[in-house]
Amino acid sequence: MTLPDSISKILSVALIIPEGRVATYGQVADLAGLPGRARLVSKALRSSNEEIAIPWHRIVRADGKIAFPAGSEQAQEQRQRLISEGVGVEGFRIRLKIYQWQPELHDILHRLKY
DNA sequence: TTTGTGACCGTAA
DNA sequence: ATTACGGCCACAA
Repeated sequence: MTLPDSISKILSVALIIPEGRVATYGQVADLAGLPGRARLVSKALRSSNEEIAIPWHRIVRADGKIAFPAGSEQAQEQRQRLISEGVGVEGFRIRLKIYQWQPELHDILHRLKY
């Protein structure tokens, strides 16, 4: 189980988060088969950011807040991207009860191949 | 080899 | 609602 392998699993999950929904770092890690590895998700997003378009803005912290420091350039952009695709953002917090992605079993089985 | 640093998380005050 | 703490782990210095 090499690291790049874990990274690719994480990215493949991130890739299928639907527009207008969000997922938490921990949730993505779980779906990638890496429970407890939330920090690896941020690592994956950071190290991959070139190439394919990964919807990094749809990943937020477990408490619904945008992970970047409030007021930072990145936080602003993430906030704007979420708003422009219909996600309600209050300050820098998203209501997970409303916008969190609830993947169906077939979503995972059909779109993920690992 | 040890230490510090993250786009984190669950629990408990 | 916010803070603190321990747990987590790859990576760079």
